[in-house]
Order: sequence, then C-alpha cells, then structure tokens
Amino acid sequence: MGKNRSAPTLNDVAKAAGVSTATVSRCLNSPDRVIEATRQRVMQAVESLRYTPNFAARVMAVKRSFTIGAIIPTMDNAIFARGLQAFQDQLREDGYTLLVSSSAYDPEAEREQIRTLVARGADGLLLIGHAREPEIYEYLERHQVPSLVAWSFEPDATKPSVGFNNSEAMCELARRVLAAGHRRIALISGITKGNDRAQARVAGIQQALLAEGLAIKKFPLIETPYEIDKGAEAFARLMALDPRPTVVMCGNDVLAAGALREAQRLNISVPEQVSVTGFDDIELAGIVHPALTTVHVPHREMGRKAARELVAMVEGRSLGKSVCINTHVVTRHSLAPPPAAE
Amino acid sequence: MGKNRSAPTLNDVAKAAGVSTATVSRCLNSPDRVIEATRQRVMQAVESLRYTPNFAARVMAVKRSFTIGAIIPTMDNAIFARGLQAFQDQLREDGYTLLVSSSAYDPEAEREQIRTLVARGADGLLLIGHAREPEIYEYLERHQVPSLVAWSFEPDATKPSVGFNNSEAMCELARRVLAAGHRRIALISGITKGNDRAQARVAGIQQALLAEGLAIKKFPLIETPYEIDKGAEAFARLMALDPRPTVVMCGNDVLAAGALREAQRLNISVPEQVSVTGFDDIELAGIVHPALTTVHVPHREMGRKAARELVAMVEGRSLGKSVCINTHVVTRHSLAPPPAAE
DNA sequence: TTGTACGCGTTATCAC
DNA sequence: GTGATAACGCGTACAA
Repeated sequence: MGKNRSAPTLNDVAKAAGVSTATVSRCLNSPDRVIEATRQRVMQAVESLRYTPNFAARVMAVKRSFTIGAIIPTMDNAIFARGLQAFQDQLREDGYTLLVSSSAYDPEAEREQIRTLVARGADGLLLIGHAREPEIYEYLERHQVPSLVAWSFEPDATKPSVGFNNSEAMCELARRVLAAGHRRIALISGITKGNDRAQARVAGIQQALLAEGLAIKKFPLIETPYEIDKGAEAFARLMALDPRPTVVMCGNDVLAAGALREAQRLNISVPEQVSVTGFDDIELAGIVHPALTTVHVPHREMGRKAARELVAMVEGRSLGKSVCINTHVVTRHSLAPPPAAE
Repeated sequence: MGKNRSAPTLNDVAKAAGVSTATVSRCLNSPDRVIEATRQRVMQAVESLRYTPNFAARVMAVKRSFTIGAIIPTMDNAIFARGLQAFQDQLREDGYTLLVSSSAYDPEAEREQIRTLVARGADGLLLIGHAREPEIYEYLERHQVPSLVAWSFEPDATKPSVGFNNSEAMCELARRVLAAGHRRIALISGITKGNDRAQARVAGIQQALLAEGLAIKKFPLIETPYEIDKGAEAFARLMALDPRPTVVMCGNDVLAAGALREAQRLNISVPEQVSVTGFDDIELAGIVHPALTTVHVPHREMGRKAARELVAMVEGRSLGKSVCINTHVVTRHSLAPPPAAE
C-alpha cells in the first residue's frame, strides 16, 4: 500500500521543469541569478513534486552543515532548559539548527558525544563549563570545529566562554548570609569533580568566610548529585549535627528545594529555625515554600548571547571572545537572621 | 596559526595502511570480514590519524542516518524533559542519535521543523499528540519516514501512539474529587486548540461530571498557556467568582503550581478552603506546598517504550503498534473534602 | 543566463 | 581476503 516512489531529487525537478540541475540549484540558493521566467517554472516543479533538498548531499558539497551541537550535563531537570531554549531560538534566527545531547555528567559520555556531533558535521559546539581533558580540545582543534563554553565565565581559560562568574555570584550571596548574622553555615554542593561551576560556587563561599575571618575548615560540606531527593537527604544529615547550622546554602535551587521539602518533613521551620539558599533562580525557586533567596542567572540572555557569539565564530567573524553575564542575588523568604543565640 | 590540514578521510587511512578504501571501510563496519594482520595495520592507521568517519557521506551511501527526530512543544519547563531523556537513553542503546527541536506550541513551526528533520535524513520521527494537519502525515508518507505519536494514546487514530489515555486519567481524578464531596468544580486548562491532550483532559472531567448527573455548562473553565504565572492569574480570577469553587482542577502540574502560589498570596489556604489538583506528577508536584494530588504519568517508561517501538518501525520490524501506558492518581495533600457547607 | 561535468567521503557490487 | 569502481544528491567552476 502507498506509493513506492521515493523522495524527489534535484534531478527530478530539473527534468520536470525542463532545465538542468544547476539551474534548479541556483533557483533555490541564489534566485537572483536566474531569470524570472525559468524561475517560475522551476518553483512550480519544486512545489508540485514537494521537493525537499537532501541535507547530507548538501553538506557533502558545501562542507557546512548549518548545525550547531550542544552537549549538556542533563535534560532531567530545568537547570539548562531555559538557557538552551533561548540558545536554540537565536540559532534558528541565524539559520542554524541545534543538535542537543546530554552526557549525564559523565566525561566519557561527553567525549563520545562530541565525537558524534563532529562526525555529523556540526559547524560549532556549545559545551558547559571548562573542566575537560585537554585531549578533547585538541580533537576539536584538529577538526577545526569552533567551540564555546557556557554557564561559566573565565576570561583566562583557553576556551572563550559566555557565562557568569559562579564564584563571585556565590560569594555575594554568602556575604548576604553573613550580613544577616549567620555564623554556623553549612553547604550542600553538587559533585565538584569535573564540574567547574560547582567548584567555583564552593570557592565563592569560602572566600566570603575568609574575608570575615572565619575558619573554612569548620563548615560542614556535603557533595551530592543535583537531585531533589539528594538535597533532602543531605539536609537531614546536616540537621543532625551538633551544633546545628543556622543556614544551609545549596549549590543550586534543585538541592535547595529538596532541603526545603525535608525541613517540612522534619518540622523544622524555614527560615525561623534554619535558613536555606539556592542558586540559579529557576522557576522552582519562586514556587517552593518559603520562596528561595537565591542567585538569579539570566539564562535567556546567556543563551542568546552564546548563540550569537558561536555563530560569529563559525562564520569567521570572531575568534571567540568571552562574555560575562551579570547575576544578582534575589531576596525572597528562605533567608532570615538566625534564631536568637541559645 | 594552527595546522591547516583538514580532517582525515577514508582515503588517507587507506594510503597510510597501504590498503584500499574498501578494506578500511570493512575493518570499521564488519571487522570479521578482514584478516587479522591487515586489520591491525588499518586500525593502527585509524588511531594515529585520529580518523572519524564523515557522517554525511555515510548517510549518502547507505541511505540511513541512524538519527531519530523529535519535535516537542516546549523545552521551557519540565513536562517533556524526563520522558525525552528516557527516549534518548533507549535510542542510544539501540545505536541511534536523537535530534530534538521545539515548536513552542506553534503548528506552523512544527511543520517547518518536521521538514527540516526529514531533510536531514531522520530515519523516524517522534511527535507529541495527534492533532495535526493531514497534509503533514501525507508528507511523512511520501518521504517514507515512520513516525510515532507519544504523550497520547489513541488506538483508533491513523498514527500509532505510545502514550496514555489523557481523558480516562483525568476522569479518574475527577471521580476522586467528586468522591471527596466537591460539587463546585472549576478548571484551569491548557490551550485546547491543536492540543489533543488538553482537550482530552477537559473531556475526562466533563465525563465524570456527567456520570454524576451534574451539568457541565455550569462549571467555570479557563484556558491558558502552561505557565506558572498564567496558572496564578487564572486561579485569582476563579477565586473572585461567586459562588467560589471548592476545588480547582488544573490541566497540568505547572498550572497547579501557579494556582498554589497565588492561593498563598491571597491567603487562601489549600486544601482547607480550596482544593487544587494537577496532572503529570513532575518533580514539582512533590515539592510545592501542599504537595499536589495529581495524575502520575510514568514518563520514563513511556519514553523508553516509544523509542523501542519507533526503532522497530524504522528497522521494518513493526508497522507501528500502539502502546498504552498506565497512569494512576497519586494522593497527596492538595485535595481534601470541601469546607462544610456555608 | 544556462548547461556540463566533476568532486565531496562513504558503502556496496563486483571481479580477482 | 582484497581491490577497483559505481553510485548517492548536491553545489559550482567552467564553458557555451
């Protein structure tokens, strides 16, 4: 059942219009280089045959795919969703298609996916964070594939990046925490291994503590994957400590949401008994109860700017310049002064 | 600066190993069809040249891309994230790569993206929901691209689908609501136009009401995009009604989260004064306060099964069979009996 | 302005 | 077991 004829080619269109394949190709790619009359005929044929150019053939011929690849650590939560959506929107405006895949925070998987994307002819690659084997960068260099790092800004890194200063942002938040009067600060961080954002956020807190003359060794730190349940578990462990922390700073909003959920389960009221902070300001942050005091990251802006810069690199208009996106602390209800000294 | 030599080809490898391109190709694709000794030499050359096959060329030759495309309505929130991640995981296990793009709930954009994906040689397509111009299905038919619908199960539809019965699921939830004693029920639905899931969910509620002998005309229904803020707005409008509904059922958890947030802002306590329900059971549902009574959708299971079925179709092992995924109501705290009659 | 003919990198079909 | 060689569909010098 169904017609057995396969997709029409440039040749089919040419025959139908009584012209050569070259003319058809020109009609499609540079219409001004062909006379009105023939163009009409050709377009007619294109329409009636419902011709769609074969992508692989075009890539072969022109050695460009108008495809940008992005490898993100996970699609499982909303951390990267908004920024990536904006990235894609801008890319489309510029005539590029986005190819996404996720590495599940596994460097080996990421390496694999980078190879796949390059083999598929991606004209450029978006990577998250700088922490990566140098071998990978060499590979990209060899294949002449421009790449850009996002979600992290490091002007001194070898790769250009469009992102924000994770350390500085978290440091600022920590200052607010200190200013509120907290001294017994605990951290729930994401896994720092192979994750420069997580590392920088921890470093930012430590920096703020040092500036205040506080010993950083004393502060409890738990590393755990960015999952609600993990955040909840970690929070429970921290609450069992003696002395109990008066504030739990979290590596991102997902962990903070987990902490909040656990606090409720344990009948610990936030922020009256314990304060909690997040990072990212994803939608979640405004919805949980109490709403999270967190670091606002302009994900959309970052996504669009990253797209613009990467396209510029791909088109040879830029050698890769880094762009710093400004973040700011957004104050909601999960942070308050500590309970009066016991 | 940088070496100017471009990526090595099969030919380069062949020369380096002193064999023909055919042999190199065989080494890579069916290693058993070549003798150990030569294979060693070839692999050595592959290694040292860091050869990566050119994808476009392979696609041209073999007329298969081992790529599956998926067009989802949005990447902006978590509705599709988990299912899609599972879809991708299974795809990878089967040796396929996923290409995602989002249509922003715009039929025109979706049409565009389908064409793009097909032109890129996608071996199969995953679509969300059945509501779509017949022209699109004809196009896919012409191009011999198998496609599968997900997030919606409709055995009678022309397209095979791996999903759940949105109507039945919502109907069951509505029965619970009725059983709790509610009679003044309001709905915040997603935009139903072009969205069969949203339509089915509304229909499910209406069916439950009818079964109870209640007039469906009387029940307030607001349609609004699936966004937190929109859910909040709609909730506010419903709360201004007289008589005020005793329960607000929402088209999904995102809308419900918005409703909850607004309830809190208005100092309306849930579920004591008003009950709220969701749909999907995304992570959000367990985190908001009070936790949402909602319909649990096994997104991971759906994603994996969709991948398996679509791959089977692409490989000619299936003509497309529909799979129904079972959902169930999960009871948390946002639904309670209505306040005692005034 | 339009047509001819070749190349892009791979796989598959033959011979050898 | 291995090597020529012909596709695959498109873009583009180059020629007309």
